[in-house]
Amino acid sequence: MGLSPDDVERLDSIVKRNRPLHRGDHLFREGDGFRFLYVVTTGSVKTYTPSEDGGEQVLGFHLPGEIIGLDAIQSERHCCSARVLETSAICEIPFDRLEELSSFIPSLQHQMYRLLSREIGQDTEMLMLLAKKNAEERLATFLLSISGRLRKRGFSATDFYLSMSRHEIGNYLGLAVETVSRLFTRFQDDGLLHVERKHIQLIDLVRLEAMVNGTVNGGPNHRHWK
Amino acid sequence: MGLSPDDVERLDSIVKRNRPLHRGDHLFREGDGFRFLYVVTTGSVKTYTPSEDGGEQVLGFHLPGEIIGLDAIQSERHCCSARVLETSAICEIPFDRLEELSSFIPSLQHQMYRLLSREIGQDTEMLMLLAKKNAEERLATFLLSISGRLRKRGFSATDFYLSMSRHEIGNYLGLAVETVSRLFTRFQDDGLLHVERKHIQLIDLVRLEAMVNGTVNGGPNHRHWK
DNA sequence: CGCGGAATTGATGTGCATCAACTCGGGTGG
DNA sequence: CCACCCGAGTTGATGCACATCAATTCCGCG
Repeated sequence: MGLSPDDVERLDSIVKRNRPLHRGDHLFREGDGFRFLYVVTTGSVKTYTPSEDGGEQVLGFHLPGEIIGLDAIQSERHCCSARVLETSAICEIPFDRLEELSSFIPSLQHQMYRLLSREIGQDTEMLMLLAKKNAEERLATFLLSISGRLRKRGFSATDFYLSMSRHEIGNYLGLAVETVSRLFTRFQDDGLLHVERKHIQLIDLVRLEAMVNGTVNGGPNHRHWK
Repeated sequence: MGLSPDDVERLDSIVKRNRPLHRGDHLFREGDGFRFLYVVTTGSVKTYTPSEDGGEQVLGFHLPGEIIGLDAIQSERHCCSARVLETSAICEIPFDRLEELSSFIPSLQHQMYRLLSREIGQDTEMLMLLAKKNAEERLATFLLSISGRLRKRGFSATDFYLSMSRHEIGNYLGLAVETVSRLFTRFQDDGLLHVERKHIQLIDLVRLEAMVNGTVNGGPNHRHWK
């Protein structure tokens, strides 16, 4: 990423590797003071904002190589909770050290700006999904997102296990559990994928891609503003 | 914001004030190269992602004091378009100069990180709105958001003009124009506000606040996960 | 004065939430 | 090792919030 070997070493020296965490463990909770950014090494994490009555809004799922906590910089306090979905290895990066280091290493500073900016872009994607896509487009988008992120990390893009529950998927996508369940069976019936519990095998990536763009049957769908 | 007078001057020296822009003018379009951040001085701007067939998704409305373009840092290219809604004054800040400056002024770098992080937090708010709120909660949230942002800038929080059309409001909130229109009349009938075309007067802020939290009639609404 | 886009209002349709019943699998304790 | 249980997932029936369609009305502007 444009850092000299020396710089990489300096950056590396402030990163702390922790022992593995297990399903249900919290990285942090809403309201906790902000000191570290976290990077998923292996496993997966979900971030969410809990509400008093036990309900929650799932904000995202984080796979290996992805970073968690950027939203807490401004208030010095975490505004969501993070819980690991399966046995996972997570690195801690003390933000004050990172900030200091980025003053001395312009290319690191640049990377930080890009990282934060990318996060904004991703949120925008999600916003479009929730504002304009129907249930089937949402699930297709979700599956292809997971697929692409796994592929980038060298995992199979077409054969993987979902570490989160149907309930969590539905919550994340703004859908009811039952709708998610029905869509999985429908997608399977249509030959788009094979699903057995948490094990997913994507079969027809092309048609899934077409779905994401809301162009099933080769035309824009009924919503005039698309 | 924690900068010395000297630093403020240095920052000020790279900011360029432009002549006023008029309704319909573009600050930039999707795909344009990224060189500047923009700050609204007076007036208002909307950002949106256009789609081939003339449709669009409105991403946000930007009032005086607010910054535009942070999402373009990562790709060096704007991934949305920005168009002014009314005669507006906009400042340009060359990002490369700002980045350079922030290397020398740690507190400026810190502000930049906070600014980017805040943008992420705001997107998260919007995400919650679209995933979990019903039409009436969405419009109430929108109106209170505008209200609060105007108040922070010294304008009236209860009496203002909306520079955007009902169509744009609906698009932004993920609702049909007709729904927005119906809600305005309903809110007025319920004594929450007075509306006459683009002129809005908020009357019962307390009840509007209650609506935002989904606690109309003093209880959580029907959705079990709230 | 008359045109056209924006806004309102009403009637109708539908996608998905909700409610309810059932199945499945995995973990626990006897 | 099996019986039981309980949460997760599936499937079906029903309802409703909001989109869509359609018809006016209401300005702003030439």
